Amino acid sequence: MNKPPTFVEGLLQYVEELKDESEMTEKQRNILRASVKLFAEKGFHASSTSEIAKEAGVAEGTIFRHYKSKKDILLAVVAPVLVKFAAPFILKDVREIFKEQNKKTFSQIVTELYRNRIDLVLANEKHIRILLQEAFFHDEIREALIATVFTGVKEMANKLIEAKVEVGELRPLPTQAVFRAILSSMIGLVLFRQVLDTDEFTQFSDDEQIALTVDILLNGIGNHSI
Amino acid sequence: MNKPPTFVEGLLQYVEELKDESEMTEKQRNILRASVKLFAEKGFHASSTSEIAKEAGVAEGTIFRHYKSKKDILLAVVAPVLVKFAAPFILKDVREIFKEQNKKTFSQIVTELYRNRIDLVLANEKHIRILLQEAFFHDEIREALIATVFTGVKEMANKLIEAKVEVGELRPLPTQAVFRAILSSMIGLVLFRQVLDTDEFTQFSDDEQIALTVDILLNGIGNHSI
DNA sequence: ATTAAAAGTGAGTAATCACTCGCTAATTAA
DNA sequence: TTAATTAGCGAGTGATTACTCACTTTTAAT
Repeated sequence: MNKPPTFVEGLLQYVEELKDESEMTEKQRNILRASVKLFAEKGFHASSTSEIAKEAGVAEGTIFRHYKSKKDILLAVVAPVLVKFAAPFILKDVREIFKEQNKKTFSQIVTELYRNRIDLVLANEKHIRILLQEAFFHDEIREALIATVFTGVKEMANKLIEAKVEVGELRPLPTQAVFRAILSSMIGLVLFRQVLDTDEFTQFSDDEQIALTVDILLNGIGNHSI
Repeated sequence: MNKPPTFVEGLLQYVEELKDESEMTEKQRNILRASVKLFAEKGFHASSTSEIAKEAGVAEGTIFRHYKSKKDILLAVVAPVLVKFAAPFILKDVREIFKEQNKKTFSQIVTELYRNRIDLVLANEKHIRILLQEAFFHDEIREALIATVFTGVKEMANKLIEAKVEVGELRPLPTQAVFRAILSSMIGLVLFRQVLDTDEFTQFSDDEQIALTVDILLNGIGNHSI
């Protein structure tokens, strides 16, 4: 059976053809900007093309000059974020963090990783909102998200974990459980920061929160001084 | 200024009037069942009332006999889950777990809590999907979700944490950071279980995963035996 | 300056949307 | 049994949907 190209494969090809923002017309940029705003606020299906046109200050026909369907706009919005997470030239940040792993302690590496990922989320807040929303419904996007963000990082992380276990810096726990702990802390960090900005949380700076999180990740919340 | 009742207040009143499933007609139950299915699969806005009618084997007019608008169906679907999380008679489970806290170790309490919450998610998977999806868009639902799930549990958790710190079972960390760590681990646990069921993950049973998670939460992943 | 291609327009399209209404069928109260 | 209420129906409502197309304007190449 000759499977059609997966969404991920299609995505990579699609991104190749993706226009750089600089070679877009003013109006096309407006369309994208308006779409991001509306999709993030009300969701993809609740946003109509007429609304997008109005928000962008453009005739409705112009939208379809650049994007052959509404779903195409979604892809144009979502794809860059996906590659920002995954594409080598951005994942380079991560790779670099992991790279000199024998020169750095695990806590240093994780601290850098958290800082880096929080910045990435902050810089792409609305896009990531849209990405997560649509990942709920569209299997394609969810699979792409998992394949890029998740599987990509997992490989590297697992190597790091196993190396650090051998050196004796980490306890010999199942790698998968350690990976999950690292990711959970990161997700919690971002989640609390973004959606639950209560007084208790904002009393600490980002860097303090990260430091606390890494401390707990490594040492736990239990008291062992007895 | 005389503020209108908040969504949460409205919700509680609304739930009072909520029909018990047993006193619904066959057709009404079908409408709800069909709505849950479609909302979970494609999202609220992408599901039309005509689809719901067809899926439920009912005339479209019948839907509006029972629910005065489409959004009303969403509320009828979502509200019960919200109260399952929050309503005293269900939060009782949690309360009970926390209750005999001086007789139990922290790790026992958290283990029970995780087990209990995982079961709740498993038993209401689709509904929770819908709840989370719509929490993205509707401020009302998000606020209700935070107010019930989050704020309710936080009070109890904070007391427990502070008590256990005093006893010397937990390290004297900022309560907020400890709370976040507990919640992050729980979210990670459910998230990995539900959306990332890879081979590596499913090689352990639920209870083993919980045990690992609690171990890491308390003792960290760092090696202190040196 | 000429020409071809690309960008932009907005009225128009069929389909679908949430919802209504006048009706019949079934259930309940008296 | 009768009267009154509720449940169920489905054709019909205007509004809105994503999208098209014949047309004009702008840009770029020769």
